Amino acid sequence: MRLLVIDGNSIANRAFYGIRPLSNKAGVPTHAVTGFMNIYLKLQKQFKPDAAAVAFDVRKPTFRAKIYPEYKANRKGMPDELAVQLPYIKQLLSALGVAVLEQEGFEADDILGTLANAANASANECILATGDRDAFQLVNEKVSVNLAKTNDDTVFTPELIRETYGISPAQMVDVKALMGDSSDNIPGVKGIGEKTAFDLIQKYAGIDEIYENLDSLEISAGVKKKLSDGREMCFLSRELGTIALDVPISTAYGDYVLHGRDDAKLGQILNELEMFSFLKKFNVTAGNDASAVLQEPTKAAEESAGFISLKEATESDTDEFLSGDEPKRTHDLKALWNHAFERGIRIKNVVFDTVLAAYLLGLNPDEHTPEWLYGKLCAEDMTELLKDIEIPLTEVLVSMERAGIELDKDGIGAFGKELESDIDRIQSEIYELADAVFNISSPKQLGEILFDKLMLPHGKKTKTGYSTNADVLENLMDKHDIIPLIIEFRALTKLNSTYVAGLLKLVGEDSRIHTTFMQTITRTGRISSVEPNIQNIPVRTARGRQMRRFFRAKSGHMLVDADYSQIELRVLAHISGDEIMKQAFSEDADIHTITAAQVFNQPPEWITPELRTAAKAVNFGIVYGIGAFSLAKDIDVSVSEAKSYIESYLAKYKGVKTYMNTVIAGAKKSGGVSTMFGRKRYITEINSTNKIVESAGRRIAQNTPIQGTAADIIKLAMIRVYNRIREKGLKARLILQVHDELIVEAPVNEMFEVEKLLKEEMEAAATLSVPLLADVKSGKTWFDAH
DNA sequence: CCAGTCACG
DNA sequence: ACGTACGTGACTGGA
Repeated sequence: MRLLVIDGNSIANRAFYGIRPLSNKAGVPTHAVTGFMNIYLKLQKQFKPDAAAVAFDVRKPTFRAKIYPEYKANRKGMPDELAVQLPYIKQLLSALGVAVLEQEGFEADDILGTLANAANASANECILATGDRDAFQLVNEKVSVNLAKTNDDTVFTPELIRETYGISPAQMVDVKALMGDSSDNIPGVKGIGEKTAFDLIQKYAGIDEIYENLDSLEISAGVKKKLSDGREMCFLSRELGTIALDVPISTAYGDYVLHGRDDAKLGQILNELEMFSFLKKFNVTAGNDASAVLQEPTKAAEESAGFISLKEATESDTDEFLSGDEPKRTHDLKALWNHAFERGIRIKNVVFDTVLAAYLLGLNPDEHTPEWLYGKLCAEDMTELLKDIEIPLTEVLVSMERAGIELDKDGIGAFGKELESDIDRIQSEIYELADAVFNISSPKQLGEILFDKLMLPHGKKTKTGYSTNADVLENLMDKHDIIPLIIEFRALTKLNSTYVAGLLKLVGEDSRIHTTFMQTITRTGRISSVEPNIQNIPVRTARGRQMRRFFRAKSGHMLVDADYSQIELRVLAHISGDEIMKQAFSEDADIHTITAAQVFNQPPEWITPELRTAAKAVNFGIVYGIGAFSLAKDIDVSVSEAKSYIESYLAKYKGVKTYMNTVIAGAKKSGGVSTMFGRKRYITEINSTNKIVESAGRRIAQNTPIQGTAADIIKLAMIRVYNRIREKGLKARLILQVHDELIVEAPVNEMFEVEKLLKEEMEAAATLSVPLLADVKSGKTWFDAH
């Protein structure tokens, strides 16, 4: 029999912090429940257990606190938002027929241990699911651990633990005894960290062996002293870290066989929590849920009264309705527009779309009723964003997709042939130099050749072996003649497989490429592009840039290309109100030169190209939420130099500094940030107690208003350009968008008019405290027009 | 299906 | 001591 035992607290905790906050109409938070159920279903699917149990901690002192009062003393209690969800999780599990186990004086871990132990010397098998690596000590031939993430199926067996950590499962607790565990306040041996702890256990097997032979061990005097001083704490820590195997619960697996499901109860809870997608998944009907009806009408519900009476537009509607003036709501506007284009009609007066609204709210469109979405959208003040930007944009995107862009199939084919012959040649040279035939495209095999066979100095390692990325290779440039060849091999095979072969696969009967623009993917409000991704066609290297010669205007037409100049920095100047930066843009000065002048304290005319390049990197870094380490790596200066650049940048651009502090403080307070046009991004990371996660949150908070406002502006520009082309009855068509760049295919005789129109509409799309500037150029191909 | 890598703004 | 800039998508190798 196979028993699945879940550490309920650990998984609930992961679910709580792992997904963005959700709540039902009544304001009950539901994301921990949602995440927990997702993980539970995934575990069911993965392991197909015969029996299951979920263990929870009891909030009372455990036996560990009795022997060491400081145990877990540094733990803050669980947040209320999580605590209120636990009863729902337990009820749902009961309704699903899963046993819920709690035992005073013990932790969930100990229940896992007890049930795992019961598998030994039986024909049974036990799968433990927890977020906590402590459970590794329980692993053996009968017991395995799954770290229970929705997207990670790794099963920790004794072999895998040995492979990963170089020690046996049973030795894990001795490592902990040495290094301690700050999250549980287990002291360990003062001064011994993870690395030393693993080294010692790998070498000497366990702490008993270490202390028995302490005097004769071949280790440094310092470590020896630390061990000797920490002896008592070490053995205490082992006791604290050892999971109990004797919790007084039933260890008969038969008692945990999944029993029948209580559909009525399941339906009632899921309905109350408004977890409608699970109702569907469990195939439970919502039934007549009295609690939902009896709920007090919320503000959102009142506001949406008018909304509910709106007529729904679907593909089966008549053309007269879709193109009529009546206000209507849709459930997937993009699909409806595709339908409309097929039928040659235009949809008029769409006032709401569930998919777009859910995107703006950061919600899954399948999980929420439209009424609620509408109320929430009002509450979050994003109805204008929906009505003025996202809804009108959908028509533009569908029109662009259907227009597509012509691809020169023969040209690209010939280019591919050249690449292939160069690749063949370089491949042979690499084999020659390596004195081996291997798959150069395999990072694993390449790593073995470079670092084991050729003995080149290796840098960082990845989980799976040596890192062989561009950075690493760049640093090895002078160490071996094979390196430049590998770099070139990578560049050429990338071009050939992703761009030549990849694009040829997608050319239509009409000799054109029709990308799909995704309107509801990115967290910042940008559009993305798939099949193919038209937004990452090479441009930065000379040879890659040749690809753009194959994207061409059809016969008798030209491509008119316009891109915003420095839109993100202009947005930053505007929203930060920084006087120096605003002045630079008002004078149409070169912003990187001005920045260099500021940072390096020299007049602009003295700025060398090198200094300008460094300043440009700092400008980028500021937009991304800079760190000295990364900047140093980027421009190849010392970390302390990079740090001084950033400091002097913020000292000169005082407004930017103030803005960055303000936006972070605001994000911490409200849990998110907004763009100029009210687009919001929720940032759960920002209040994390984990420093690394929190700093990631800070960077997101710094970057999103800038990237997102720029995205809003170009979306407005697209709508303006599209409408103006229509109104003028031009044959020209907007066909591509690459974040800050728009491309129109225009008949030759419309070229000048379109150039003028593009520039005007892009520059007038938003009014900032600095000018918006677009550079326009036309050509037969994308290469020539850009 | 994931990790590694690399293309773009 | 850690881990290292924001946002994307496609391809390859290897489990």
